[in-house]
Amino acid sequence: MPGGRPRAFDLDTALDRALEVFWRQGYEGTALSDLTAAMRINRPSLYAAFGNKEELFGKVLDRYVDGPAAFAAAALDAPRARDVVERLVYGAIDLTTGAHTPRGCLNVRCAQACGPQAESVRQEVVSRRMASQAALRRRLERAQSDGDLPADCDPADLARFVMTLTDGIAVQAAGGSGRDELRRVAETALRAWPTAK
Amino acid sequence: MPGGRPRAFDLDTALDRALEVFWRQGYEGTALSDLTAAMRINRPSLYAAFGNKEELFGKVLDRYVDGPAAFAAAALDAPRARDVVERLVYGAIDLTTGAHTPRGCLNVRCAQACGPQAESVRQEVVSRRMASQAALRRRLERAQSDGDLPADCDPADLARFVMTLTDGIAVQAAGGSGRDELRRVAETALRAWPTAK
DNA sequence: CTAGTTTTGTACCGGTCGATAAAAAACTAG
DNA sequence: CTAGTTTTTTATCGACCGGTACAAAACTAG
Repeated sequence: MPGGRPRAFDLDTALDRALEVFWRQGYEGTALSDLTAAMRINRPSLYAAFGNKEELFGKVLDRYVDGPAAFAAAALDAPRARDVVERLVYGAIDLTTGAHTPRGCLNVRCAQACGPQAESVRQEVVSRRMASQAALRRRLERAQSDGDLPADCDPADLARFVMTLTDGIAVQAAGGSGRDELRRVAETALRAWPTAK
Repeated sequence: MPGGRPRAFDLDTALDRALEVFWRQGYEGTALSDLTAAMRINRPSLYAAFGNKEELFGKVLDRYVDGPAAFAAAALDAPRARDVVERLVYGAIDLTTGAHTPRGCLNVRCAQACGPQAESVRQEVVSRRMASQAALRRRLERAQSDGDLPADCDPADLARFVMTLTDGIAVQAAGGSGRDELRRVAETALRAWPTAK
């Protein structure tokens, strides 16, 4: 029945461009004019397609975890706990030091920046981060019950240790540290990973 | 010769209040109205005493390193490299999880958030962070030549490892991790610290 | 063709941003 | 007292913020 004027841009392409801007500039640091310029659409088109700035950001977060950050969920499928952690850490390094993407991590960046206006956005990012950490903890619990991890380890502590490491990697990458430098950091840090005796 | 109307507020008290706001909200997330409200002065007084928002932020950074973050410079005076690193890491935990201060680290927060407007501010924070890391590297080089650190270690890599850890701690603290949890993380991570064989 | 629907482009809204002009107020020197 | 200096107060500036009203444009259905 209805036709209407066809949309002149691709939704996912526009989302990817918005992701790039939020990734580089954070939520508060990104103005609507930055978004419309990068997405090459005008303001009413953005609002019609994505709601408002905060809703657009939520869709960008989804696209981030399904795209550039998809390695994190996939890492949990590795056979051994040590492999899971290595995939997470080295994946974080690759993500945050990519040649064609902004330095650092969208989630880490937006979990930090926060005036009173953006507090709800920050909370959303923080709870997503906590969910990721909990997923890693459950994976490590499973590893422990499989005998893949020593019994005298606390999976919650180890999960937090790994996330602390990847968070630090994201900060360092945003500050200019390069891929090789961070790989040496990871190699050092992973010496702390418990081994079966 | 000159007298003039006496200033009705204390400069350092006002700076401390500005620090508290920038610490919690970041540079971009803090509006002039937030600052004047917290500092309990009006806008022209702020400009007369501190220049503008960016100059005020620079003075706040100085006050941060001389106050809450002073442990970092002091840690370098510890006798052994291991003590230096422990003081840095546990000091970072105490700093970022203080009961009467915002969660997280002012420097880490402001090195992340950055629209185009605040890029110069971010660069300032980033270079200060790099200077801290270089100071730690030099301290570790000294330790190595003193035989306090194995010869097959790279002080630059170890300094970056420690900063990555403290950066991650700051992010975790901002995300809600508590002091005891982060101390267990630190204990785990420091198992990676090289020991003389 | 016309009627109905959706997107586009333009122009604009009130609110807030960082920053300042101007005058009143509070001090010192003489 | 008066003259000179500095800070305070009030009121405001232009620019930009996120968000929208409105009409022209581009499509489908009949």
